[in-house]
Amino acid sequence: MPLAIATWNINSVRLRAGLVERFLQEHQPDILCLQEIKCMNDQFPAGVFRDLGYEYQAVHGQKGYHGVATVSKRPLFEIASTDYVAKGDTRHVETCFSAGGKTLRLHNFYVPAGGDEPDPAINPKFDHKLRFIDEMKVLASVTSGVPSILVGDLNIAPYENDVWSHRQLLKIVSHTPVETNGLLDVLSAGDWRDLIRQRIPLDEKVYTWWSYRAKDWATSNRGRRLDHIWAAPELAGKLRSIEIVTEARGWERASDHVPVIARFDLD
DNA sequence: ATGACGGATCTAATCCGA
Repeated sequence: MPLAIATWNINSVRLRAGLVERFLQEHQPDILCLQEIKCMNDQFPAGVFRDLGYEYQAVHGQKGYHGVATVSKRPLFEIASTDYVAKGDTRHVETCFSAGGKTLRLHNFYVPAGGDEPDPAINPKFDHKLRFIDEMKVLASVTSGVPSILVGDLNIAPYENDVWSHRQLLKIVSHTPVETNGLLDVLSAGDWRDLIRQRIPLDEKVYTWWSYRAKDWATSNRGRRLDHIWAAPELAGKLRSIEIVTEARGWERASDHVPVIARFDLD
């Protein structure tokens, strides 16, 4: 059985525990990384995951906003939860686990959205986002011989075909050049591989998020690729498949993000 | 034509998301 790792911005894990259950039953990833759980640790529906076999859980929540959790069927050990930009937000959790006879590191990120105005001088949220990305540039895809995987809602669509209209979104937060260049710097500085783009060519549109505000998300199809799975080169070489679970956007009371799954030839 | 929505919160109006 290949190792399968999934990421999903769930936009309230309590409200959508039933959708997570459906996703896990249908797709059976070994590990699921959630963002925007929007609850405190003691409110996390741990039993729902435990009953499905995801007994290893690294949960970093806070009241009302943000929050990340990594749940796993195989033994998972928490290493750290780094407070990027020292804001006190819960936007990162780092774990490790064994696969293919090796230890692997797994970063689960929820990068700040950045507000509306793409100018750090007048918008503190955008400033926060840029500083957050800047601090991510020290993340190497291999540290002390341990290959890493980095997943999450990075809230940036780096390439032209990661958005429905490159031209119309150039001044919209998530696709401005300072953000897309910053994210690509994180990617290259750490020698990461963008696994979705390793499988889907740059001239093809790919989205993982569709706004709630469209009348019909599927018809208007104005999406963005905000959710990512990156890996060290040696893991990228073992990638078997990438799956974007687009149909989850059409589920009852869906999240505005859909799950992304990477499967590796490792066990 | 990027908000027309949706979630959380000291339940009513406000903040936040992207």
